[in-house]
Amino acid sequence: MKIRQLTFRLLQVYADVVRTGSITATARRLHLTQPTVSQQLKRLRDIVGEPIVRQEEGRIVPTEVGQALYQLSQDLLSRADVFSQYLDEYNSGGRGHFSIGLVNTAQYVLPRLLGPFSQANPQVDVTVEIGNRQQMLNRFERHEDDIYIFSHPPGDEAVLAAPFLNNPLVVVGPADCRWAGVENLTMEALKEERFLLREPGSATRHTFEAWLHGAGIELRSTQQIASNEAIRLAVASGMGLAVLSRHVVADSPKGVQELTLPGFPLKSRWHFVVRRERRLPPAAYRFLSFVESSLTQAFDEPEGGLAVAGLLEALRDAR
Amino acid sequence: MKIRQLTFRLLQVYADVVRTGSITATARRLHLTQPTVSQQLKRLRDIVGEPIVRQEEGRIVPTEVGQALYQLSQDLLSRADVFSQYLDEYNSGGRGHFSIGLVNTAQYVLPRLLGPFSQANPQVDVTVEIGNRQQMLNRFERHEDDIYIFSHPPGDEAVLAAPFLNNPLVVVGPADCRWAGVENLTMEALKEERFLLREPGSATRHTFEAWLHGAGIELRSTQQIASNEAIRLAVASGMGLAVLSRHVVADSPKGVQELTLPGFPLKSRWHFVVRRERRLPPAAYRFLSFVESSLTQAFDEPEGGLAVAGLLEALRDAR
DNA sequence: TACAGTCATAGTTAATTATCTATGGCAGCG
DNA sequence: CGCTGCCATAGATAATTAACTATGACTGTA
Repeated sequence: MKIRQLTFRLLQVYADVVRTGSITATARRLHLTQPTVSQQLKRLRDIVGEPIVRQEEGRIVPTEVGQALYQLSQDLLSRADVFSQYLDEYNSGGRGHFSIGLVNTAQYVLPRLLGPFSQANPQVDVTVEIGNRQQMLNRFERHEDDIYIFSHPPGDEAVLAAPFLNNPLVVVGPADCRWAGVENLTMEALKEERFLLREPGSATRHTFEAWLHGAGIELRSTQQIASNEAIRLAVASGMGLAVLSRHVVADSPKGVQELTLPGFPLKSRWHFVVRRERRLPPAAYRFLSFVESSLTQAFDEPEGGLAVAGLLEALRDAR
Repeated sequence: MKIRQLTFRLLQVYADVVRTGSITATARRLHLTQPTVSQQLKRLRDIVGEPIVRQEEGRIVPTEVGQALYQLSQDLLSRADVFSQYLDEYNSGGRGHFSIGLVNTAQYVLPRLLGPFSQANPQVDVTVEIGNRQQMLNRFERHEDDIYIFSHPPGDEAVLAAPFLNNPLVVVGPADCRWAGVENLTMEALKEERFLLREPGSATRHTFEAWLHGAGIELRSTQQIASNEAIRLAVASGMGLAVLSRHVVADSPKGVQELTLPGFPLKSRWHFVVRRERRLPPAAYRFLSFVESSLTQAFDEPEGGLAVAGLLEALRDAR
């Protein structure tokens, strides 16, 4: 069999001829002329190297080889069709894969977006990469993920960023904190306390330090701890105070409490970040659409939804 | 996906590119130039409507869609390959189907040929049609079978016939026949007996009657019975005498015996009969070859094998 | 017998495909 | 920096394919 010349078109035509038992009928159905179909059959026969149909009582019936070829055709065509459907699903974003890179703190908010999305799109498989800010910046540089969530988007030219959620940073102390409920509490008053901080480069730390700098305050004692969760536990056990995303505290408030003081919560926001030139996998696009339309309900932040809508539009244009 | 333009060639090339991870390598392996392969990929991408590969660290790697396409390619190509193997087997005659039409009496000899053949070729499936001479002639006229076995081949121009086995016709009587052992027994002496005959048109009957005619003998009493087996039983029960193929008697001699008399056994032969212009299914051809080479052993009739060899040659030329 | 329907073949044309050569961009390496 | 290797693009060409129209052969049926 000269398989190189075999076309799906030929198989389509052939399958229809076998089904209808008539060349003329097939020609009509496929909007071709009768000789065209005849010739296609002939070509297919040449490819197979064997007669595939014969005329019997006015009908076209497949030979033994033709029978096998018909089954093959059905099989191949239906498999190609499955692929075609897969393609459609893929393009609609209803199926496929994308990866999203998160800065540590954001893992407290992503599940609330990703959970419902995955529920609604079970065929989409999402890789979530988590790391500290520096690690995420590296991944971003290497184009390793489709979407990133940053608190402070990298200043890259090629970046599209849309804030979608407030990320208020609050001061937390242990449950039995002596500062709790103190009137007119200020950071100035707390500067002798030991503060537990994430590593340098962490957005939370950076924001806090920038604020301290602006306020002209210098902390006396700090300790570096690598994860938000570890910090929370350390605070709970009385090792010191910390500035954390309120989402972290809200998520597992056990043993810690938020301290109220002027200037806090520090304002910061989560951003979706994508590369402008990158053609997003449809599934990733669908995720952003999904988030955009569910933001209001999920977080009560209408303006976030709007920014994401803008991002979507910019991406749509880039295609 | 523009499936109409999809070619197996494209899939072959694509699969190889994915395997090697290099366009140049594929070009070398398939004896093409690098731009040719590049262009094939491009065309495939256009057909799919989606990027299927990207360059990553100097290697060509499939995109997500490309992965799926690669699997599809493997799948389709291997299925086509299975079909191709089937074709080869079919052409060798080792697989497939053919039908053979027999005159009743021949069913006593066919199993000895067909049995070993089927054993040796389990993938070949054979339809055996059995009928009296007239029915077989009708089937022959309508081209309903691939091979026929006749005692007297139809006189058709388009016929190829090869005798392959003697079919001696003998006179049989019951086990306690009073003529058994009689010296110088002749048909003349038997003409008052009742003879049990097959229907007119039966080759056995026809041969016998022609011989009677030549000998100027007229039987006094005949009775028509539709099957050889029924005749044998009737003879055994003393209803009369009969002329039967010795094969019939040899096969189940219970209750009957052959009578020896001059001129007998009448000489007749089984012939394979095929239509000259008909392209024989390879399996049928293989069957004839098989028979040809096993005839000597099976029946001790070398000259039959030779005639079949001639038939095979004529068929081989007709292809 | 004439007619209608079906298929095959021949001949034609436009489009598409399969290839090639030539060339240019880009990345990695000595 | 200048190679070398790899890929993409452009341009050219021969071959193949997909179609069509016209026509003839065959087969039932009115």
